[in-house]
Amino acid sequence: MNKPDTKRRSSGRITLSDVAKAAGVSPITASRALRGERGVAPELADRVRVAVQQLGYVPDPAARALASQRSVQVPVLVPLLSNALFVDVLDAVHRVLFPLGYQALIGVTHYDPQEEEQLLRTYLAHRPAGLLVTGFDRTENARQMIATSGVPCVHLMEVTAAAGVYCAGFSQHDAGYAMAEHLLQRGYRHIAFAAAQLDPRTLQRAEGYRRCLKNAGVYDAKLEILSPEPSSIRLGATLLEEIVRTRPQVDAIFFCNDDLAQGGLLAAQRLGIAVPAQVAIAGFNDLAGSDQMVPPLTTVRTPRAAMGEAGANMLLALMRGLPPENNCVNLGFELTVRQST
Amino acid sequence: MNKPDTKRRSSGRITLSDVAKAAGVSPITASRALRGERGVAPELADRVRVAVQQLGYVPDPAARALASQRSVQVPVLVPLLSNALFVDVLDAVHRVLFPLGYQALIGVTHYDPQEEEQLLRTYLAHRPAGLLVTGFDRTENARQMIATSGVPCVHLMEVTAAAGVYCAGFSQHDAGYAMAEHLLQRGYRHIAFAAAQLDPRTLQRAEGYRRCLKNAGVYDAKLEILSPEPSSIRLGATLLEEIVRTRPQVDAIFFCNDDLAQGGLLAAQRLGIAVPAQVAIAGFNDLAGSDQMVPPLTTVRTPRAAMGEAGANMLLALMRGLPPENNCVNLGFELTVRQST
DNA sequence: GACCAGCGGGATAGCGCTATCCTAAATCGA
DNA sequence: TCGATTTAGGATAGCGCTATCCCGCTGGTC
Repeated sequence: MNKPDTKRRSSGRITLSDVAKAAGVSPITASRALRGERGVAPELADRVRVAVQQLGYVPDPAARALASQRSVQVPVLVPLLSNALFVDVLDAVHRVLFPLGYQALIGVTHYDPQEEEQLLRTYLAHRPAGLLVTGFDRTENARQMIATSGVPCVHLMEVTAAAGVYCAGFSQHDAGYAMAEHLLQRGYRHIAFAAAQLDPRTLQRAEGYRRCLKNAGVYDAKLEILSPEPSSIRLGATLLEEIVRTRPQVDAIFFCNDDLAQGGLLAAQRLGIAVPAQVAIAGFNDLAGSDQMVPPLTTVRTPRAAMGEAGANMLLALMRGLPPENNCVNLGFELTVRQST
Repeated sequence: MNKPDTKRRSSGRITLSDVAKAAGVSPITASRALRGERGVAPELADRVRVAVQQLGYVPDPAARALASQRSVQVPVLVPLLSNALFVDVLDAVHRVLFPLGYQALIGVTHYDPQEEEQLLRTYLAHRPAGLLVTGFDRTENARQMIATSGVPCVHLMEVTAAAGVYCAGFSQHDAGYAMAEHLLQRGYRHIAFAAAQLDPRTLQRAEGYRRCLKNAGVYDAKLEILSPEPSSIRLGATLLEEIVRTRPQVDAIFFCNDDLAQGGLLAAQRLGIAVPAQVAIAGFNDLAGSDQMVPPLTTVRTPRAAMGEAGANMLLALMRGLPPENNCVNLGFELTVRQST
């Protein structure tokens, strides 16, 4: 009796039982009150709330996850963090989910479906509350794992007409088409497409560009410069140098991402090439700084924060068991014409 | 008997017991084998390994966390994601921790100590394995919570001489001093300091700048332009415009971050101000693109990835109960002189 | 006035894992 | 040779919470 109430592993933590005792109810009632389950008398719920306040009780997520078979974690699988694009999306997701008690987890796939599959395996073992993934391009295994896990999943960055798939994005193809169309309207006829990374979305934009130029009868396959390297300002400079050296007829370059375009713009300046007089330059995404370039960069403004928000909100609905009205939110894009074209 | 072995809540999941049964050992032995605890015969450990493979067993993190009072989560508290600086650090941390089974959690404090305290409260309830925080500037409450939680904690971005504190960073003060010194050596005498955000590290850099100019007898308080707004390329442009308009004597500007400096450089170009002939421009951090600017930007290369890695590795040692040899790793910085000064 | 649906709230029993204790065999020293 | 120590591995009992079952009470129905 010298150690009253000392169990084997008392962590000293304030538990739900403590709260229940203080409120004069059973632990289950306290649990129900805390989770806002219906069927608890308002008076009891109040007593519980007060007790929680007084004791400074914070629920144990691990115990919750174990008992309910569902955690508060939401893995967000993105290809890279070195592209501001995905950071913006991640930030928006986090901003929506965190205040509601959900935990966004970073998952970096490095554009590798195998790696994504491995990540998925790991994350699904955590019994996540939901899942956010980039695009639709993944292994059959991965697709299967998501489906059988029963974890609600929303796809970001792209849209699809497929049924039963949730997504928040925009048409990469149409955005590529729109930019090509703009360049045609400006009178350019030798329009190069310079791309890095060659991920599915870049290829969709390329396809939009291709189709538009073909429709106009000015498509030339030799003007596509595709580099598998990751996108960067430096690579943009390299690509521009290569284009002006090997394809002197080019009068406009459509870079598949703004960092490439910014690098191209700076390289042109170094080489004394007038933009847009000698070569027009267009980018994609409207990343930070594109509006400040000299000349300001024509680009496509993409709804990065909006995709993160819409995706997170859609996932929220799914996690709560309410099917959202739209399977697929198309957030569009905005051709942003500045002085570089 | 029509439902053999059906418990109340069978989740269908493969559990450690299944593995143990398949390996012909007790669950506890399987658990020990899995965690590589000593005291398990190699033969038994092998049988367990095979069973895990065959069954595709993945441990349940929630159950682990509940039983062992320790999760695999490592919250990383950073001020913002919109500054590439912190993304680089976060990326490096994730790269080190993830392969070892740890989960880096994003925590965004928005430079607000109150918000950080709230985040800390939430995250500590998750029984994290470790904790990474930015700098030393936090509420007394927050400090207390970290200390009493017993969770190993490493501070990133700065260094200190204080005992019992773990950190991986560099001297912000000295870096600011070094850049100011460089500008003096180049012969500039009216050196402005343009800063945004005014977080503790910016202020330390400002102090380095101040001390250096005072030592040289050329300090002028009117040449400090401090904006509380968040750092951005656009703000850099605005600051440069303001400086040339209101302080025509300025012959060099030290921007506290590269995005500001890049914006300043572009604004100078728009205004027809020759850099460095009329005004020299220096930045900080050597962010992406600074080497590609026209002219290339003089800056201070900071060890962002190295800080993330070193911090994560130090935390790893602490989490395993091995005190690292050094409390505090000073990773230094590198004055990177280019053509803008 | 007996009967049943509906509801608040409690008792019980785990969720899947590991900390702790404990036993039996193996090793050791004098 | 015998007790003392070490070691491998199992039994047991939770970690803190919630799913599930269950009971008693109300109010309406015929």
